[in-house]
Amino acid sequence: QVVYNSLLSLYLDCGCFEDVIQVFDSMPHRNVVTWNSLIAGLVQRWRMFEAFEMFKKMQGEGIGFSWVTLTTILSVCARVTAFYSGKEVHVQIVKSSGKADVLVLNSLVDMYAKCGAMDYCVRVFDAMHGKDVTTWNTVLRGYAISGCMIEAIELFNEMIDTGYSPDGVTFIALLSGCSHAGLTTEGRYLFDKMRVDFGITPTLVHYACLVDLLGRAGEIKEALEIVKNMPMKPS
RNA sequence: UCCCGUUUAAUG
Repeated sequence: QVVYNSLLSLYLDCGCFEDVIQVFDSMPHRNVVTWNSLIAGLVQRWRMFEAFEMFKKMQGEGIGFSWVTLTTILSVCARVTAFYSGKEVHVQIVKSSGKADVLVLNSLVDMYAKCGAMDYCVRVFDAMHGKDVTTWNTVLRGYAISGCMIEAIELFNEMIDTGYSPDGVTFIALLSGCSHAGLTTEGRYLFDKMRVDFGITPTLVHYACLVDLLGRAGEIKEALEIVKNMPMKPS
């Protein structure tokens, strides 16, 4: 079984999806991992509707699901902002025995964030134990998407005070949020803080955020200077 | 350290 599942994921990585279906159909046994792999493959190719259909088919055939299944399906709900479907998955999590792992809860938090339901998002976040940096980043990004940069920065400070170390993704969320909210000074400040206080080397994406921030603020000359002086070639 | 899962710029 493991060998067949490995073969399937090999095909999934190779891109040829019709072959994937063929392998899937020809397998003697299909377990939860088999179905999870197929669904993840559909998501990678942005075939969200089919991914959801496969999940329903999986349930119809009595296969059941694992945390991995729900993590993937919640990411589908997040991408297509399917709030009500996402809430149904939330109910499934609550009804399930055993404690949900951090990845499925992160995915749940993200689903609510992407749907703009920050009240639900924060409720799950507050109740979570064993948060990791992704959990914080996800909620931060949610605030940024909703245009609530005061809350985002507040959460960032809380994150630091609680003893978590921000990473590169944390600052991508903050910088793009500042850019959209027109918080030019704050954005510039955070970019420097990232390097000086947290020792994070800016990547191309960070520079892109900074350039975007300055561009929107009308600081075209300064933005161009950044592009000329950054240590990698522009995209 | 042998199968599957979460957060990651802008534009359109």
